[in-house]
Amino acid sequence: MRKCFLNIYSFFGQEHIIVNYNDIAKLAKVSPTTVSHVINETRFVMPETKRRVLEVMKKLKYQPNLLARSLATGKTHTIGLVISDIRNPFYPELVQGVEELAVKNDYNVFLCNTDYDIEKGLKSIGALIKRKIDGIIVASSQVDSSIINQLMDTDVNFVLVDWGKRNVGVDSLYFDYKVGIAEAISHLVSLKHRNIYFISGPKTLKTAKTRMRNFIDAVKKYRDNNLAYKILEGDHKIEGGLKAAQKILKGKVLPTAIVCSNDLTAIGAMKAFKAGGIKVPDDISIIGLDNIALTEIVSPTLTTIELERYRIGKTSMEMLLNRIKDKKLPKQICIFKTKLIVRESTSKRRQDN
Amino acid sequence: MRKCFLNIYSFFGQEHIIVNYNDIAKLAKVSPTTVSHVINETRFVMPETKRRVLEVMKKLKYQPNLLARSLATGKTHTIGLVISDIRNPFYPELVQGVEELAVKNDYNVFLCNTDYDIEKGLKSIGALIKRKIDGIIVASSQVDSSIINQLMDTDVNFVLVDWGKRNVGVDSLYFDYKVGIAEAISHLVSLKHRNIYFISGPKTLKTAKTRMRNFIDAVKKYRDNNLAYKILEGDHKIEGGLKAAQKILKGKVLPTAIVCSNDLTAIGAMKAFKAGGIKVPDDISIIGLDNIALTEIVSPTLTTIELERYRIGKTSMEMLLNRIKDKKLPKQICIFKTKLIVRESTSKRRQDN
DNA sequence: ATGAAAGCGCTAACAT
DNA sequence: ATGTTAGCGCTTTCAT
Repeated sequence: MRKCFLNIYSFFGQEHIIVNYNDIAKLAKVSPTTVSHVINETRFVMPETKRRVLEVMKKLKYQPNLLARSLATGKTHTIGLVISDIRNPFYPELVQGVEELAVKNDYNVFLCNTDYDIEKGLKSIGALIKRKIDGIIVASSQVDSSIINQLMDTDVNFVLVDWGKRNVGVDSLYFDYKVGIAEAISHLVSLKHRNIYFISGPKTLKTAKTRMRNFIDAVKKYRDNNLAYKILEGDHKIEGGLKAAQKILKGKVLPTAIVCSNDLTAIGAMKAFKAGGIKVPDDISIIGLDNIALTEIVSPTLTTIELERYRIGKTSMEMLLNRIKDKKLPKQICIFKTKLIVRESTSKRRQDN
Repeated sequence: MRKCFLNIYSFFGQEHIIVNYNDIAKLAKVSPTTVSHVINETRFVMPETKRRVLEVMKKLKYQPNLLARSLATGKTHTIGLVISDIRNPFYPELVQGVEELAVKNDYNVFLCNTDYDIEKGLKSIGALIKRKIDGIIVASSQVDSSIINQLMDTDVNFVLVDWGKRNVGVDSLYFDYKVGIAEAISHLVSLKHRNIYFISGPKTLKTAKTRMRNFIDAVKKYRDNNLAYKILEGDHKIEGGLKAAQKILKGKVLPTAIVCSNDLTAIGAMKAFKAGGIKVPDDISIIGLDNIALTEIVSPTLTTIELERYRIGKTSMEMLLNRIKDKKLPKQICIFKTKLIVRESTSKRRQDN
């Protein structure tokens, strides 16, 4: 099946023919070894020889076969990025952060969408490993122990992003929701709010649990101030926020402020309140979490807690590169502070409220 | 550097060692060929032999090396997806469509973000080709002839998505904006609008040009009805819509309706009008294009022209798979009709307007 | 300063 | 029904 006889090549310049080291070597009257060294600049080659080789390469429009190189070197310059759902506004910026730095370092990125399905995630990671990727970034919120096990089992390099648990045994990055949420509560308290609800995310999501726990912790600090709170369940989608807000509307006493586990939830809630004739922020203040682009578009614009998604993506790639460079490096943890961004959806509690 | 001596393996079961056909073959007392045939089910193997091989594979936790397989077979089961900007709401659904079908067919996807930079696009495509991907889907709106040339030069399989021009020589998919835009104009005309502006996208974008041309064509059909129109320039971002609308606000006569080259532009325009005390749709009707998720969230919800992005992604993968299966297949073109989705941002022209 | 040759892990044509 | 062997295109050790 090998196709290229040089004479044929020059004959049918149009035909598409795969050129390899041997072809170059013959035409340049050197050995394949020298071709390799010219390409990789991995040992001295006489300028004149080098010139000849480069010339032939250009003439034949030589394209190195990275598969072969990878097979020989054991490095693919390829990484895998596992996420749950590219349609979730959480991901695009993270993906961009990863891809950008990857390309800068001549890596290519396999993107795997798990679609919130652990089985699919396991399968994808399996495929990546068989493709001998140099490392994997798992930013799928659904990471569960079966995935960690799979990663540990093979000794592939990997980095975990915003995984619910904190595990010192692996390279990982996470958002410190605590700071941002504490700021949010403090902000609301300073605006005289004393009855604050929280609309949570789906129970199955580790990060959602973390967010909720941090809310509760933050609120409890103000016990002396008579701060009351209540938790409702959402689903991290608009729908869930809407429904939760409708439930709230049916209650006898309305809270004066609501913190939501993510922005979509908050936006859903705002929608419900608008429909119910409750004004945001006049009647009720709302705070989201994520700072997705939407928050600046809705009206009123949404006060929210910022997550630096681009940065966490970029940094996760950085960590992975370090890990690839040196397997023995001590495991690292990188924490990203979150911070409150005040916009229009929060204001001072009305006197009569 | 080869690492696995079976005795050592069994000794240090913990160590991470790469198992290959030879290891399996020895332990199972067969030839590597048979191992290959067991794995690929590519010729008959005695049930008993097969059992032994499979058993050993399981014991050694064998993972096939797809790089080696690819090098031997000339197929990688890998494709490249080139887009401009994953943060652009146009892309996530398309990516999902591609990835989903790819994974179903045991392909993995290299994602390349060109960041609207032709150089970066060329570099990415070059890398993909060197990685011997089986095909490329180019859905980067910035496709220009240098990219086409690069693709044609190597005889890589590729598919073009929503490329501005229509080229019969290559597999391609595009949206037929004409239908949707015609529906939009017809909708506005039936609502008695007779002065319609268009806020376009950036001049450099081929698809933006197409959208504009289609607008003009549609409007011209109503010349008899005294339909006036005007074109303003935007940038396909919120900012551009906002600025264009501000410019409109300064004009003596306001249009009664505006069609925008994309949804973000429309949302920017709505923002500007809201700020300027002009009510949508009471004072002015607005129509977007893309039908991104946002259109249902803003208020008023945005009348827009739907593009089936998930479907075009999925279909492009389908076309690529067909092309990979059969290089000789006649080139295909697939057109996706667009259609108007009426929401709250359009209404009947006020009498006094 | 350059070459020969073995090897990366797999496949597949050609035996037997 | 299974094995032998020669690649795939590249790297790298060891010679010279």
